[in-house]
Order: sequence, then C-alpha cells, then structure tokens
Amino acid sequence: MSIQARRERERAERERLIITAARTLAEAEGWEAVTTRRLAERVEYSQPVLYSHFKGKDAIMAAVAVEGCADMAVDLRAARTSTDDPRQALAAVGAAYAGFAERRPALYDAMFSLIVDLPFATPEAPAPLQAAFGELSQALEPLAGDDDLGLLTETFWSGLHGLVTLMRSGRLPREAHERRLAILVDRFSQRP
Amino acid sequence: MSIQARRERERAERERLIITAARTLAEAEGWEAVTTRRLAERVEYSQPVLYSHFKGKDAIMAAVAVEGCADMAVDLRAARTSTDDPRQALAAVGAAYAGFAERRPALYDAMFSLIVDLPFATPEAPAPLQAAFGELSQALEPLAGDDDLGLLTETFWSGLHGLVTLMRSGRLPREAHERRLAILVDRFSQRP
DNA sequence: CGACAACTCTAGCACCGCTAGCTCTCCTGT
DNA sequence: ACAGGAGAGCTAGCGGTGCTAGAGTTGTCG
Repeated sequence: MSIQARRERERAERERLIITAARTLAEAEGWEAVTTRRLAERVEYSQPVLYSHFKGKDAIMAAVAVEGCADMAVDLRAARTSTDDPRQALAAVGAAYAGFAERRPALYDAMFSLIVDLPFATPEAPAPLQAAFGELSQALEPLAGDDDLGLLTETFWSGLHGLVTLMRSGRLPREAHERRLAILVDRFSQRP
Repeated sequence: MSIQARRERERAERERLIITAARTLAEAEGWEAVTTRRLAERVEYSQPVLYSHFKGKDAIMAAVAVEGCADMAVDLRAARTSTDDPRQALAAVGAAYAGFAERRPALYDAMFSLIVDLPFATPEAPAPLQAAFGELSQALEPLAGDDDLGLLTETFWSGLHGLVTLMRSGRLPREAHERRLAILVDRFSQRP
C-alpha cells in the first residue's frame, strides 16, 4: 500500500513540475515557445510522459491558467481592500487587473485569450477563477444600482479585457492607457 | 507596354483570387483550416506563388482583415443612421458590432484578434479600418460630454470587443448577451 | 528467483510555414 | 524567323509542430 502511495506522490510531484516548467517557459518566452519537445526537455522526461499526465498541450495550459487565476485573485483582493471608498476601490481593482495582464502576459493569455477547455461561467468553474471573478464583483457591488450584479461584473470585466487585449496587440496606443481606464471606471461608477 | 499591363492586371486578379479564397475558406472552416497548402490548392497554384504576392500567411490575413473592416463599417453606418435618437443609435451600433462578430467570426478574428501586422491607431491605418472606427466615434459624439471623443471611442470599442471575444471563447454565457450589451450601452449613454 | 505488470523511451506520423533552385515558357532584339 | 535571355511557377525539401504506436526496461510480487 505504501509503495502505491509513494508512486502516486511522485506522480503528483512530476505533474507540478510540468506545470511550473510550462509556466516558467511561457512567462519567459511566450506560449509560442512552449512546445511539447522543449517542455519535455525542461522536465527531463520524454514527450509521451506529458501525455500520461495531460490530455494535450491545451490541458497543460489550462492547469497554468488556474494557477494564474489564483495569483490574480490575490492582486485584485489587495487592490479592492486598499481603500474604503467604493470608487477608489473600483479604480484600484481595474488598475490591478490591467497591471496583472501587463506584467504577466503569458499567464493572462492562458487564462482569458487562448484555451477554451476550462469551464467558465458555471458552478464547475475552478475555484480560483471564481475567486478572481468574485473580487471584481465585490468591487462593483456598492456601485451596482439597479443592475444585476453578475451581469454588471461580466460587462465591466469585458471592458477591462478589451482594453488590455487591444492594447497588447498594438491596436490601441499604450500612452493613453491610464486615461482609457479612467473613463471605463468612471462609467461604471454610477453618476452622482 | 500593353503586354506589361496585361500581366499586371492578371497578377492583380490572382491576388484578389487568393484573398477571396482565404476569406471563403476561413469563414467556412476557421483560420486554423487556412493553411498555405490548402489555400494554394484552392487557387490552383503552387504554394510559392502565394509568397510572390504576400510576405507570408499573416499578410494574407491582413488583406482579408482590411476587407472585413470595410464590411463592418457599412453595417455600423447603417445602424448609426437608422435613428435620430443618440442613445438608440449607440445601442444599434453596439448590436451591429456584436452581430458582425457573431455572424463572421473568422473575419472578426483577422481584424481584431489574430494578426498584428496592420497599423492601427496611426494615420497610416487602412482607410476601411478608420472608417469603422469613425462610425463608432460618430455614434458616441452626441453623448461624449466632457470626455475626449477619441479615448471614449477606444474605451467603448474595448467594451464591445471584450464582450464579443469572451462570449465567443465560452467565457461568458451566451444567453445574457443582450442584457450585457444593454448595460454597456447604458453606461456609455451619459446619465440624465 | 522468475514472471508479470507498469512505466518510459525511441521512432515515426501527418501536418505546418516557408524557400532554394531547376525548368520551361514566352517576350525581345537582331 | 529565330536565338537568347529574363521571368514566372514548379518540385522538392528544411526544420519545426502536436501527438502516438510499439518496443524495451524497470521494479514488484508470488
């Protein structure tokens, strides 16, 4: 029984090794540099080993994405609780979101741009993902007014996501980023 | 001289053929199905011919994207001029934008998600692209208030883009699309 | 100690974007 | 009218991709 246990433990460790290797490589050189060959080399196993842990490359990216959600949730929470004023809090959360996407583009892409394997807007969505969404939601709650909080959060999230992706792909000029963000936050802080 | 002219004309025709073939194939099966081999087969030339017209696959997608912008600009204009009420016009433009993305996902991806070769927020941006942006801008103009119109347009565009991409990648539930769109439009129609 | 089961590796498939270099056609100048 | 040359399009191939079948090795248990 103990042998079985050790094997499972070692397997779990190796799985973590794969995930962190993928994440490290992606953050250093982008996802296009994360090939199954290079990843296998990094973890010092052969390619097929990856497929005994994950269904495919997408599943590895999904695992990295879940980790990324947890990280982002931490950032968002810190921003949200940094002030008592609801509008300042929303501005801080928006800035934290954009900052995360800017600082960790590969992680952000895995979470919100690339793969689709992850269940999102359902109860089966991974907890870290729900946590990150929850932070946005709580930041908006005092400002929701008559709108449905869930839908309002989704819409605000869309705004942030659009800003971030269009800027990162070169479709929006970088220099006006803060001002665009301010406009978005302002529009989601109910008028007086 | 006339021989030269005929050759250039034939070349231009073939270039159009390539672009429309790429567009057709992408709209039918998605961009991942558009490979240089399949595209070459469709136009009944060998692969290298593609490279005598375009620097690479990205350049072909860019050409398709420009066409797509022209199409979208038409849709947006029709929506914008469908009513005199500024808020209804903005709602119509938002719906037209989302409808375009829904109806022609491959075209939309080429324009706003995939390639980066195109110059965007500069005077050198292709005219059709500026036209599409201009429609958004004109729809927002009556509602801009104190905000810079350009930045406001970029921010509203981001909201639409976020809604569309997150929904299409399965990260936002489809059924609430209209209500999210309504929230976005509402937030960008200055409060009374 | 030998047989079996589980695991990992080598090798290879079908595909990708892209290009070097040969061939052949067709226009040009005498 | 014809030889020469330029240009265009082809075949073939490079180095890569995600993924997998099947061989081989390793470690466990009767």
